[in-house]
Amino acid sequence: MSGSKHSNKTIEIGESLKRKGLSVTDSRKKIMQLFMQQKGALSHSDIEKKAGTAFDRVTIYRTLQTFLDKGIIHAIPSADASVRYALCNDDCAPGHHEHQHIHFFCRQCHQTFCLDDIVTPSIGLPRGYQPQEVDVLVKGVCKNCTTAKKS
Amino acid sequence: MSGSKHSNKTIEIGESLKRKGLSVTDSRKKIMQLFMQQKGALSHSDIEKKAGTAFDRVTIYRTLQTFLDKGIIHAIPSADASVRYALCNDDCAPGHHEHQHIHFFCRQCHQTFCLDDIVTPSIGLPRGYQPQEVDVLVKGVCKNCTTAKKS
DNA sequence: TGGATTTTTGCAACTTTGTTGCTTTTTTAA
DNA sequence: TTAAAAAAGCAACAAAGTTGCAAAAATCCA
Repeated sequence: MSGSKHSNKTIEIGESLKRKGLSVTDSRKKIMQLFMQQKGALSHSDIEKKAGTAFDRVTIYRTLQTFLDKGIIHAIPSADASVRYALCNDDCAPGHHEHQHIHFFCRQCHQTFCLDDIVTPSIGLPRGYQPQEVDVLVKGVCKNCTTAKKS
Repeated sequence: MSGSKHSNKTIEIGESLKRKGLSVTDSRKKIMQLFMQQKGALSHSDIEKKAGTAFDRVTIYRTLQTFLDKGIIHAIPSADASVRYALCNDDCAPGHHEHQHIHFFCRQCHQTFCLDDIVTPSIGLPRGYQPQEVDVLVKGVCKNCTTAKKS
């Protein structure tokens, strides 16, 4: 075990924030870290719970908006009025997200995952409709929960 | 023009509510009518605006929930924290929706449409993931707005 | 048809979620 | 180190959604 376990990660995170043209602050580092150590997507209230009382609610809203604007995270549609966010692994530029992957919502653990390897299909539309972006949300049971059931 | 223009429709709506096992009330008739005369999907606040002060906000929430439960309407996912609803044209039973169509969100008029003829594609998932439902949301410019631009 | 029973509505109060303006604090860059 | 710029915190508010309960309406059946 190294004595500089966390400072290593912190430096990485700080660097990656700078590279995106953002100033490095405690809340941004913390929220970025939460996304990185999280397998699934996070909602605003997830972050609020995980971050404890460390930050003001408003700061979290503003940080999420900033991350969205800079192409660091993307919003995942849902039908239950709670928007979730996840890190962009693709090449997202400020103001323009470029995602081809699909999202999976697990009805058992209620987590949302980006399936980065599954490419969104092309959809044939009726005459007159001009597509710009395709979001696919699959609901079912995720890998973890399927495995857990068996054992 | 017939003198019984609306009573005709009202009877139809009442009948269809009864067929679903629901008692017929003013708010249910009105909200059902709004969905029927609407091309796109409706959010809670859309309904609130269209219905004016006729009904309590809570009644609208409860009516939407009832319609969802009975398979009369379905919820459409979105990434902007406002859930929209549309009539089910498919064979939806209480407690079980069966939709194969995709949804189209127009970035110009901000309406959401069900494209009933476009079937959701089958998605190949990684080993372990069990799909139960697929939602496809395409964003772009709809038929109406494309046409309107040209003229 | 009339009245008892069941269901739905309206109201009030409350929780959660999201927004805005302004002041103080922190970060950045010279 | 310090001035300028950016972000955080705070307060106050707006919007969205929920719950319990009493009044009103719809349904059912004699």
